[in-house]
Amino acid sequence: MKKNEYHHGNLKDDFLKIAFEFIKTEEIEKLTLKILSDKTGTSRSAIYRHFKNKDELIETMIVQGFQQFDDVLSPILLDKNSSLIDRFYLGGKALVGFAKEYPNLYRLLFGKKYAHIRESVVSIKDDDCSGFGALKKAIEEGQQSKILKKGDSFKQAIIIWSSLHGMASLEIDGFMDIQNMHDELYDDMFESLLSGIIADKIKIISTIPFVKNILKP
Amino acid sequence: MKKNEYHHGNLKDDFLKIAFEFIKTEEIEKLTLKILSDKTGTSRSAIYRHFKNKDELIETMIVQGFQQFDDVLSPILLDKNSSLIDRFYLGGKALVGFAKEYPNLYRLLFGKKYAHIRESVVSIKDDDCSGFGALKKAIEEGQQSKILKKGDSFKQAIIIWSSLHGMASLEIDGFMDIQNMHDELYDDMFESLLSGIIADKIKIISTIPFVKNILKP
DNA sequence: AAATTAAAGTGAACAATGTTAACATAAAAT
DNA sequence: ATTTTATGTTAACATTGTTCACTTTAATTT
Repeated sequence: MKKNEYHHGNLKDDFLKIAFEFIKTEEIEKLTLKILSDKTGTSRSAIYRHFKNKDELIETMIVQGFQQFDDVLSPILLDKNSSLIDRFYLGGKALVGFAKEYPNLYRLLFGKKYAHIRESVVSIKDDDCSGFGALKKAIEEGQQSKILKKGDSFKQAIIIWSSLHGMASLEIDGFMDIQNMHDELYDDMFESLLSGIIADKIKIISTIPFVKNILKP
Repeated sequence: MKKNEYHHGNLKDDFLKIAFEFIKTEEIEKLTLKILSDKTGTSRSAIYRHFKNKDELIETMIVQGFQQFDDVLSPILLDKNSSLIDRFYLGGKALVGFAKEYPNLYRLLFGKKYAHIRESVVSIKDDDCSGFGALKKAIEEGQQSKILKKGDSFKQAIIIWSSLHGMASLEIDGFMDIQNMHDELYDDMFESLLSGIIADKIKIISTIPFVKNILKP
């Protein structure tokens, strides 16, 4: 579908593809419009026919990025074939895993730099299919089936979310070198989080060895 | 000591003061060298007589910023007149409080953007008087006095730290609006963290009502 | 005290960045 | 076939960090 002529064909998509490709290895701060024009073989101002400005490009990336993120997280947290505890365990691991695999995208989505754009595009409070909404739903499900302690599911979701976000940030922002002990750390944190939210005297149903192992009297 | 003439007197300090003043209200990304020269009434290149480049200015800010941070955190965590549990409670609150009071400084210290500079200046692994080091020391003290479970104090410190960092980040990076319920959230998170680390069958000694209230059978 | 050297500040210039405006060309609509 | 619209180009602008040759003041040496 490529044309080596004046008109490019599908420049807008190409810009986005290249931008996402770029942040697989480089920080979003280093993404410049010139990089996009060079890689598409267009002029530096061609992009302005497709995006109002750089912020609008970023906005599109944020929207698509959250789709990717939610597509990873929600199915795990809402998987009806998996026990609730396993879903928590795997969901949390998926969140941190996503951050580690796509650190620059993760920062784009959850960092401060483009928060003003994210806010105009993403609404967390809606219990839609977002990753956070899925976590909250899973918690509510756990409360109804009496696996989890009663309580404000929003608050509980925040506490879990912030622990996961903190661990993810610590790993990808490089404040401390904990890459090599990631799995242990995650397991320990999961155990700690679980002990704070699980109802007493409940048998844990799990197919995951570590999860089975914890909290057995 | 001010001279309204060619030589300024103490430009270097003034640059730093103005920069710290600036990030009280504005993000570090918005700090430009022109702002500094304008506010000191000097030329745009004057700063290069005092700092090799902008990065070196940032480096100095990071060093001084960590001093401020550690000066807040370490005394609380190592206060011999306070019970261990209270020190954890107040220390964690101080960390999140610091982030909320100086969000731009907090991000400068712990964010990714200037991680390459931080790494060349701050070493976390040394158990010196750093905030993280103080937390680890406090944990070790708790293990020796059998208030806390035995375990890898570094790992335990990381888990606590990442929860606190996550909550702080969530608040200041604006991913979700939790400002109004901050105190509740912190208390809940503290309870959860404590339950994961405290030794069983230990009486809690505390002068803080909330702390006394939790974990009493 | 005078002369020299070092320190501190200036103004002009550079390249890179995001952005805009006037113009050019191809595709679509009439 | 002609006009309109979409898409791309080139040139220019202000802002940014930075460097360089120069000037002015302070410190040091003679």
